[in-house]
Amino acid sequence: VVLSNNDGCVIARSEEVKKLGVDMGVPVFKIRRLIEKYRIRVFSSNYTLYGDMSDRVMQTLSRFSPDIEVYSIDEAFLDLSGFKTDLNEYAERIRKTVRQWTGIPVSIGIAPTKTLAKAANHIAKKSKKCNGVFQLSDRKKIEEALSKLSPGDIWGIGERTAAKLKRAGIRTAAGLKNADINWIKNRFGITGVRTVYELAGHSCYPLELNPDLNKSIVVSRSFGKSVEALEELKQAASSHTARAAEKLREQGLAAGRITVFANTNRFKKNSYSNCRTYIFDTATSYTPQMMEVVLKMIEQIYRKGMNFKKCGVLLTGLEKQDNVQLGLFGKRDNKKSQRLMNTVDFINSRTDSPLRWAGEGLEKPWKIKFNHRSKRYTTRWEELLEI
DNA sequence: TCTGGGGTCCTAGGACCC
DNA sequence: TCTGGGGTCCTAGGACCC
Repeated sequence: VVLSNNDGCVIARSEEVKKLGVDMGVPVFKIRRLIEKYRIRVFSSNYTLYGDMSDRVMQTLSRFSPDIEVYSIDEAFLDLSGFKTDLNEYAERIRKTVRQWTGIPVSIGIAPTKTLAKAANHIAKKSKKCNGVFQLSDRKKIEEALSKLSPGDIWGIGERTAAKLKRAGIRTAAGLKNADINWIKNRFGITGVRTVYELAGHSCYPLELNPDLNKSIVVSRSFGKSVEALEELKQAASSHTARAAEKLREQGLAAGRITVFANTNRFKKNSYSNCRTYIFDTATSYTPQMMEVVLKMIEQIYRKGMNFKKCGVLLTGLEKQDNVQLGLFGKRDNKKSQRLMNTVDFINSRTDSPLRWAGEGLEKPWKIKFNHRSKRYTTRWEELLEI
């Protein structure tokens, strides 16, 4: 199994572990006995490694179609419409190449819409005889495949919607596809209608070749050890602010609003959580300016004697730094602060990111826990694979 | 004792405009 | 006692995704 941040919950499982009845998302302390009994191997998350391997897979995929949308760290949509070749054969070639170049096994679903392609991939992944590739080519095949899937297997149908559908007597994905569209509109809104159209082969979600800019940026972490002192909570919030501002500048953005939030253990009785938002006169990406308001807000959120478990920072009202509307009364020398941030970011682009903000503190007793991390084989010289 | 993090879209309702 | 019609923008909360 692979664990979430702080070695908290199970977020990925091998087939063997699934068979032992380990559910997705269970806290690891609840399966300690199973882990010991069956000697389950446990790994912390290793996002550096996953991100790098993901890049390699995506680069490989992009050689097979000029139109590729990287949808998430482990999924991509490729536009194969207009390809004259046998698509099944082509997909098998893609699969083989990715495997050979990166060592990563992938499965591929082919269909006229994204939702159907995801369903096809679902089948390709589950069924042994598919060999990792499955195509939903014609109506008959689609109807047949969907009749074997439950609504909850479909992209866009979550737990709540699946339960509502069940209560209404819709038990298969085919049933969903054939449902009355007005009824769907009334009960599930426009998103429901889109899913049903997609299942019927009418594309509602085109390939996003030029992904939009982020609309929000969040940096939040649970603490490795609970935090009681205001000073430590301030340090954590400062750290998250610095990281959020960095992400902001990486994309050339500035934020109009900043929200900071903190909470105690939400699984305990009388848990406490609170947030504050500050609206900047002029959108900014200047770390010191953000930290200044975050620290004030943290003081308002803080309650003496409480054990804080998590805090975070949310940036919204994002716009391109170059397009920011300046205020009539702004005093800050924007050019100067931007130059300063550029310099800081440049120095920190080294892998050891040597510069830190004083407000982040040095000790960081609340720092995140990773007790079972595998090596960052592909991004750190010291952690290269040894043979 | 121990329970993750980062996103998007849609909708209703409030506040405002003429 | 009686109180219009048409519109926009913003936000919180719900639902979903990985």
